Amino acid sequence: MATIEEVARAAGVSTATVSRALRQQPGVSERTRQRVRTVAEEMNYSISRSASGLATGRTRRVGVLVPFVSRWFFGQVLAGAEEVLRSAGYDLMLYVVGDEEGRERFFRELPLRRSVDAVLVLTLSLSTEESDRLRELDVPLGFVGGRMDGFNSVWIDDHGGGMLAVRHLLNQGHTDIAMIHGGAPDALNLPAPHERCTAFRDAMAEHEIPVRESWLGTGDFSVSGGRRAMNRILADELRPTAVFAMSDEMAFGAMHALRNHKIHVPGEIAIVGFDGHEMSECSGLSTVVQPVRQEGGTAAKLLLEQLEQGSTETRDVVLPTELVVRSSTTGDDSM
Amino acid sequence: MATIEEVARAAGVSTATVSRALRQQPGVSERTRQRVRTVAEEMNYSISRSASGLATGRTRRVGVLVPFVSRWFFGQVLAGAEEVLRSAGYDLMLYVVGDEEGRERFFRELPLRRSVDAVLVLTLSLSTEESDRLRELDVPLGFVGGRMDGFNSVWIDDHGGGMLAVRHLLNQGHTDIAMIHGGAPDALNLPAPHERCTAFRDAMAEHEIPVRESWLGTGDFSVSGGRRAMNRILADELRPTAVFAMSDEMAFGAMHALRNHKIHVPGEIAIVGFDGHEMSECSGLSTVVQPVRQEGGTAAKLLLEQLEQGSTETRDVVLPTELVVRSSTTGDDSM
DNA sequence: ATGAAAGCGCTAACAG
DNA sequence: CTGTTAGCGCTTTCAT
Repeated sequence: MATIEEVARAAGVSTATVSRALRQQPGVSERTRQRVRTVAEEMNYSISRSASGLATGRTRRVGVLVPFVSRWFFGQVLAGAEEVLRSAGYDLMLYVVGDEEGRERFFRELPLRRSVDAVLVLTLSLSTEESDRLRELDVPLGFVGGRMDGFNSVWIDDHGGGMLAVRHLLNQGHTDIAMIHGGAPDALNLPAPHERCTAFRDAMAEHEIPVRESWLGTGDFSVSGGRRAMNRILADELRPTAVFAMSDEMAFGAMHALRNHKIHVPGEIAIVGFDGHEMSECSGLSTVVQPVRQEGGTAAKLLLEQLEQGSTETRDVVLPTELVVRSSTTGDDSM
Repeated sequence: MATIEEVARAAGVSTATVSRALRQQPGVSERTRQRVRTVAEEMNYSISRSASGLATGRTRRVGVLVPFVSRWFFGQVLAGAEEVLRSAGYDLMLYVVGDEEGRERFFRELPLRRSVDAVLVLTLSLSTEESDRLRELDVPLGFVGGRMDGFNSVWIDDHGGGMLAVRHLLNQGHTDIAMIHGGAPDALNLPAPHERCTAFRDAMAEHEIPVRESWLGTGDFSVSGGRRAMNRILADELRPTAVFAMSDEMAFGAMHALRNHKIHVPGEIAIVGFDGHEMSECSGLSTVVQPVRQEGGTAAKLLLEQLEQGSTETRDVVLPTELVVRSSTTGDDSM
């Protein structure tokens, strides 16, 4: 593999000139630049990022932290971020820290130390120690899924989105509304889901409708969890007429449970989800759509801007949500 | 950020000793090793991978190529690979090359050249030029989704799996069987899907049942594509009594189409998918399960083995599939 | 506009 | 067992 020195020799110039020419830096005549480029191309030269990184201190890589890659939501956010980073010429180092062990190890060893120019944290709730540890890295930081001091933050109005969903049910005349939430707030949980819960209670309070505790279920943000939660709710002596699921995947699970019980949606029970999962459309699920890919992309952009400007100033962006009404709450299409 | 030299000075030894001590190399007394470790820890030292990489030529990083991250299947395979790589102490550089533009750019610039120790290609069908380009990298190569010369390859018996599915339908007495395939073979398509098609024809031939061309639909491997394909098939003058979808996601789409048409599954039309998608269980979809995460994990392992041994010998592994029968073909659970 | 030379932080002989 | 030293391939003054 050709080195810069070989290219320099072949082109009859110094390594400094090659370096300048290839990086579009000023101070090289157009003729020389062309020649260097041609020679480099012919020799199939490619820069050693290690050497370049060592010399400059910049790596042109950004580290991306995600709890999972195997769930729809995270895959989408990651895809959005990846696209932006890639087209800016940055490489992406992926760290999946969903399990406690991997997470602990990651923050202990911090394998990305000195090997990324910036870090992007995707919908992963960090403890104070963890976020401090990242701040110590002294590189631009980005965060998706909430507000975070010292991080360029991108999030959606979860409370507003939740209100949208619940008010929609209320407007349909429902008063007996169940809720399927993600689960007990733990290290993985973000403010976001919690906001959606609060929205539920607030919207209910707005209409002075009491919340029935046995209609609140934990769905673990998974399809099967949603199904279990729905079954548990159905086991109550009273049956709700509507359900607000805090993620579409849980809503899908709930819908399956209802189908098993031969309960008609929306006739007997209406259901609304949250996310805008690709399958919500053909499932006929009403849902609060959030711009998932854009959340990742925007965070990446903020990071890049900070990187270019070398500033320490972080920015916050709130992205919009939108209620999409389908047959699971109105029944007026043919589903 | 502390350098090795500062650590050396603080510990009262040479940089060489620090280097040896920290990398568990022989030739350092236990006392010294301990002291160095303590000092390094106190100073919050962490190695510069750039410097280390430059000196050794090894990066402890592996590049992973995927067409998408935002689809279930790819997310799973990636997750499997990531886990293995991480626990072996390798960092993962992610390259998403699903779109033609990004792909073209990737293979032209080969950003991972000189910055990874190995490359893993996940279910991405490579042209001859593309795979040659990777071979030129002269690092261990891995491939998931088919056999590939010069690559450690991991795949499943797609033909056998397809036979499993179709024979299952035939054994239920079906003769009027439709098929929803991924689409025209293009750059993204792998041998795998094609094998499943062949299996369909072979199984039908086995029973001397002619294939009705208007019952073959293109579903683009997506949920909505599966729905469209099913609708097109239903537009035929004759209606099949069973459908073989080459992915679960397309099967989901097809099931939704059937529901819209008020066609009972499996009573009027039975359906079997392929993959073992997490949602197949609660959808009651019969499917050919493949060990998705394991495919990624196994490929990563093969790669690591080759890396450790420094050998040039690649290995092939075929992973098993299994037919899981649910209500979409038998109707004997309560779905 | 171009080149010479001094690092960047680490590892790997080679000595001792 | 430990230290000295010469790079690894690039970038960046500082000269010319």
